[in-house]
Amino acid sequence: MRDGKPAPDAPPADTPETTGHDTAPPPPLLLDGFVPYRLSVLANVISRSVAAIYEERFGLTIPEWRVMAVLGLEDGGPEPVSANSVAARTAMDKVQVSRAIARMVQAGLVSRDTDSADRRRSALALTDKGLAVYRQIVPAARRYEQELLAALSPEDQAALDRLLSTLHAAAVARARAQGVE
Amino acid sequence: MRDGKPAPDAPPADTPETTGHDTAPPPPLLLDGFVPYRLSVLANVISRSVAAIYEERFGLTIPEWRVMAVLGLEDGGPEPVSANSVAARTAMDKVQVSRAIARMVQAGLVSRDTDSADRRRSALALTDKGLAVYRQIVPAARRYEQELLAALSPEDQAALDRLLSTLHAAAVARARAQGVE
DNA sequence: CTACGTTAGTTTCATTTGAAACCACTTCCA
DNA sequence: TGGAAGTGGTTTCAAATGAAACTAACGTAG
Repeated sequence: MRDGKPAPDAPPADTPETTGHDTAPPPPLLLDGFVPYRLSVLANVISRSVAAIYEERFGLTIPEWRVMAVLGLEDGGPEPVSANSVAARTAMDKVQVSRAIARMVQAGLVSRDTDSADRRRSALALTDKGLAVYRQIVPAARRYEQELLAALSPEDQAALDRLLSTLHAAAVARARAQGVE
Repeated sequence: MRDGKPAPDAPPADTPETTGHDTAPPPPLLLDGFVPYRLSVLANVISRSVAAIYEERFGLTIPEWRVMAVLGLEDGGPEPVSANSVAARTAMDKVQVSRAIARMVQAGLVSRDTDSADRRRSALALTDKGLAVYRQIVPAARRYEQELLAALSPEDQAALDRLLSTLHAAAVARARAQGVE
């Protein structure tokens, strides 16, 4: 149940740190009821499962899978895909992307040419081998997701969708305000 | 949006990897609609914010904060707290816990004695200094959580609570079945 | 056309992380 | 007693990560 939200502004008793000598102990905090902790644990469990699938069945890490997801999506489009645009679509920074791509090029899953229009940029694409992996991994990913979501009613699945979006927006806004880039 | 959820059981066309030579391209996957990805990104954004608070205001990392949360909770109880029991309550492994405790002992926040009943075990507790930090950090943590949850209606907060629990149970069950310990 | 500021991407280096090896102690059982 | 075998916790070593430095190419202002 957790404490039933007592109006947005917290009661004064909940913020004792204003007076350094006030020894009133704050109500202790149960980690298991703390949303950031729960989210972190949940995301970790799921990431491990997903990572295990990608790793053992396709030899890919999660960053690599993300790169693949973007390249597979863009496949056939006329616009050459740069590492930067991959980074923008994956919430990874350019170093992570660079490393993931390097491994995938090495493994023959991704082709990298210099974009002729701008020679700083690389033009990335899945190779045939990469595409073959992509065509297997996408259904595997969907299947895992479905297995997980099967624990939820359709309404709850919709609710989850909404909540994730709302929370993400709120968290990003809060982080910005806080100066965490 | 997203592909309009086509009944819990996926259509056969969605699992083509059974025939290696089937070249029918699977529908591409939008990372932004993929729950494991979204959860991971969300948890990361929040973790960064929380970590920034703990770090700049209290000089603590997240593992350290978790240790503190457990010790603060147990404070005054007659049972001496061992590193192992901390690990059990924090979803961290014993190495992480060991390192977090080492830093906190170093910083004078935690006292560590050998449990006289079992000299392998350590008896951990917050020092006065640690307790003082605890009493400030708990309200700060609560406040952050409240700011985040303020983006949700009370009903949505309740829904979130439920969904996190259900998903966690499902993910853990699935991971076990998969052999990811 | 040349010089400065910017962007794309990689590399380097220090730190963090994880797995396995490792001590110290306890427990089980002959 | 006196070993195995097991548990609590730390350490070691290798691999992953992140931040900042760096190279190369572009755009633009003189």
